[in-house]
Amino acid sequence: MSASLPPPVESPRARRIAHLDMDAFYASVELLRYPELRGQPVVIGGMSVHAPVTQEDGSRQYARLRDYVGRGVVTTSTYEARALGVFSAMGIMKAAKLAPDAILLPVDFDAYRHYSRLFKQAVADIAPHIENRGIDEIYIDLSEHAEETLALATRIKTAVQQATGLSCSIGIAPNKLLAKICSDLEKPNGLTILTQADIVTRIWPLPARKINGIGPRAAEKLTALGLNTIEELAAADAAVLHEHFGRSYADWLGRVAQGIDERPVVTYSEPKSVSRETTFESNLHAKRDREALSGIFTRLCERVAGDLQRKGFVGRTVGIKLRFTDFRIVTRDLTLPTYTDDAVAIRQAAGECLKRIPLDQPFRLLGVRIGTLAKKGAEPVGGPVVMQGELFRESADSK
DNA sequence: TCTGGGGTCCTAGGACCC
DNA sequence: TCTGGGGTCCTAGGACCC
Repeated sequence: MSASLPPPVESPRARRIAHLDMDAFYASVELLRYPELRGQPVVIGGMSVHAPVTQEDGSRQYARLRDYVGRGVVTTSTYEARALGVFSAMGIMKAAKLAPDAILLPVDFDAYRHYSRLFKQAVADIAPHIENRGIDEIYIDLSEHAEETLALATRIKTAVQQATGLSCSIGIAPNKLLAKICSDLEKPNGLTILTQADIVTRIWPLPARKINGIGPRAAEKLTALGLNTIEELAAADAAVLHEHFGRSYADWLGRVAQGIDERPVVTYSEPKSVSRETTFESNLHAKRDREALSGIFTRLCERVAGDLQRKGFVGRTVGIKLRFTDFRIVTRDLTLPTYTDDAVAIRQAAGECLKRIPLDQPFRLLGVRIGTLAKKGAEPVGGPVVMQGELFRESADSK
């Protein structure tokens, strides 16, 4: 039995949403800097990778994947490296087995942020209704533009190319869900326009995992239920989905399988939390490595405080995160009576959190986070304030 | 194959309040 | 007394995304 599509959702006015995704962004930025690497398998990532060394004759000496020792993952890779099976998030040691001769470059976030600003500005000059989705992708609401879709999208792609020297892929559809899926359909340098009528032919044959929000866990459960494609998900028994995924997520699965998504393009949102974390070169133990850990811990708190100050925010909920050698993650947090952006106060609170974790095993990662943020100088007042063991409310709303 | 770092959102239980 | 119904806040964990 095959799924059937409900009548097109009547909306006040059909929307026209674009998803723009830069092609192999970090790797492509590196190729601007090292053009002689074009056409070669190149991998960006690693924890302790050295930048290329320029020889006296002007040639450059690059690190190779096979020479890498230690922890670290592939952050991204060129399409030539992907052809060898090397993808984002893969351990470098594994990548080195697949492509030992591939060139390895360190990540340079400052450079990527620079090009990120350039491409976003180039788009904004044409279509300003933009939602940021990280450093290398955006949604654009084109609904208010009169220009015909293909011409407008082509103009945006050209502007990005001229501003950065980089290519991107654009998907345009009636909503964010479909635009995101379709920007990936013709990558790299793709331009895909999709209407409601194309859902059955172009979206339904795809694996359910292609839906933004269906991750490895949900995909695995779906596979176990015999649901592999989006079409199979659309045809699935609602009660079965209910049973395995809970009401809220099951309902969402049902809607996205039909291509339904009413989320707006959100042009601004306040940060909710700020965090810094680090994976150690080798595992550390609370007792044996007390000195080293204390220094790392304090520096993480200082960086969190610095980030807050730079952004002009203060926060109330300080948290820490540990990753043990078996990859088990433990978190603890503590909500303070007042907002802060002070490294010493954060370090103090984080220290209290750390005391609540049994530290009898070595661990590989330590992180510090602060949440419940507010703009500095505009902190909400009237929250509960703990004073001498008693609870007072500053806004006296006694009845 | 020993697997980064920075985020968001959701769930769920318990405390506490009215 | 053995039984309420909200509502919010705090904490811990987990899925997911780029």
